[in-house]
Amino acid sequence: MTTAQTPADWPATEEEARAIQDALRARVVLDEPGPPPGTGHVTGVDVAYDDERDVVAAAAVVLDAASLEVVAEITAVGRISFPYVPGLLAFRELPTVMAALDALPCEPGLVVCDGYGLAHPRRFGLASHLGVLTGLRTIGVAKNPFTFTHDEPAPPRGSSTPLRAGEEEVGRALRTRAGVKPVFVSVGHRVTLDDACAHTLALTPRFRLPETTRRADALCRRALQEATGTSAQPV
DNA sequence: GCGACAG
DNA sequence: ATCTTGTCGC
Repeated sequence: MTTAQTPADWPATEEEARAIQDALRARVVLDEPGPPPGTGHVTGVDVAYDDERDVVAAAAVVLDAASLEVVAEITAVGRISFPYVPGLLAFRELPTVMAALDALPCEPGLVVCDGYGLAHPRRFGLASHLGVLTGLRTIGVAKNPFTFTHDEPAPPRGSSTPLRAGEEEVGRALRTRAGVKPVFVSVGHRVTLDDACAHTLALTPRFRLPETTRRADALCRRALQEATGTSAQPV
């Protein structure tokens, strides 16, 4: 476990946060071809909160993309750096997530985030933001469509429909299990939408959510319990 | 102006 | 995200 450090220039207001998004958005790299799904490492990141104690715990779990076996995992705890505001999730989650990624003993490969990338009101969601700040390849896989619209994908696993903001396609509603509610995939940094969907399917052989986010979710909850339930407290 | 709204 | 028991099903 490591301790998260909130950047000194972290925004204190929503206005500052939006200005930062507008400034960083231009650095996103779209449509970069990458290694095929099932190759190298795939890393899941997630965060759990205890608003009462002002504690946040993040986890990063590296999987072998072919076997989906855990290669490495790490956690980081810190203090909550921003309130939850729809559209500004990155400012709440990234400091601790980046502390965890920094402490990883190996290359994370593709990073799978719990939330959105391009499918964001300002086209700069959590996954895009993490990608620009780290240079890593990232995608976002969310459980809800946020404010976007989409048609229901056909029942079979692998079916998808565009996630739309007006006429613009910002992501895809992708069915990872036959007849089950789809997940909402969008591009973060240095990945194409087709690859983002292919990677998501490769990570969901059995459950609706990617193995990466399932592993990271379980781990950060455990870390929060240990940081909160016992005597341990972040500085 | 009011509600909705990733996690 | 989080508050929360048992229960149905693979």
